[in-house]
Amino acid sequence: MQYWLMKSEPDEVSIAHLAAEPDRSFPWTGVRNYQARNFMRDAMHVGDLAFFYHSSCAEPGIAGICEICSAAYPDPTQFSAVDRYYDPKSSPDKPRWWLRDVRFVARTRLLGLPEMRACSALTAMPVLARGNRLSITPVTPAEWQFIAGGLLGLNRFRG
DNA sequence: GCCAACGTTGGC
DNA sequence: GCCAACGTTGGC
Repeated sequence: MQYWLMKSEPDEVSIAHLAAEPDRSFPWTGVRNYQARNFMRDAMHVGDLAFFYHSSCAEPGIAGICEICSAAYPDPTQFSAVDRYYDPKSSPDKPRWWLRDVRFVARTRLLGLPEMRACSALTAMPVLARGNRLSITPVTPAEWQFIAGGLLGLNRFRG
């Protein structure tokens, strides 16, 4: 069991989309960064929890929680020539890009970047590092508890 | 829309 | 295997 932070542009997939279909599995398509791929392919487990982070939007920050709900499998968008995430160097017998499905767990209040930056307990989080672009990053148990149980006040994550 | 930071590509 | 050029990310 590990914790994660996963960035999504809410114009494409937001926590509201997940909340609208709480029983649906959403494939986390479009990751084209090897480090983020390796996290999904090799390090995640079914049942892991992730902060759902809204990026490239008016108010970037944590907007909810989702759960990893599938094993790793090849991202189908890499094989489709008409898809924006098409990768001509990939092939079905040797896929480059792997993903997981996630499903809705909870919406939270928007925990914005400035508030996160103000917390000394969170200074090591990659999402707060200058110039960080990695869309999937690990979250330590202490960070998870501080945010989920503390800042967001979710009882089930109180320590 | 700007632009700094970063990852990837490809020529050599 | 170096590294300049390029494309992308993402906060502001």
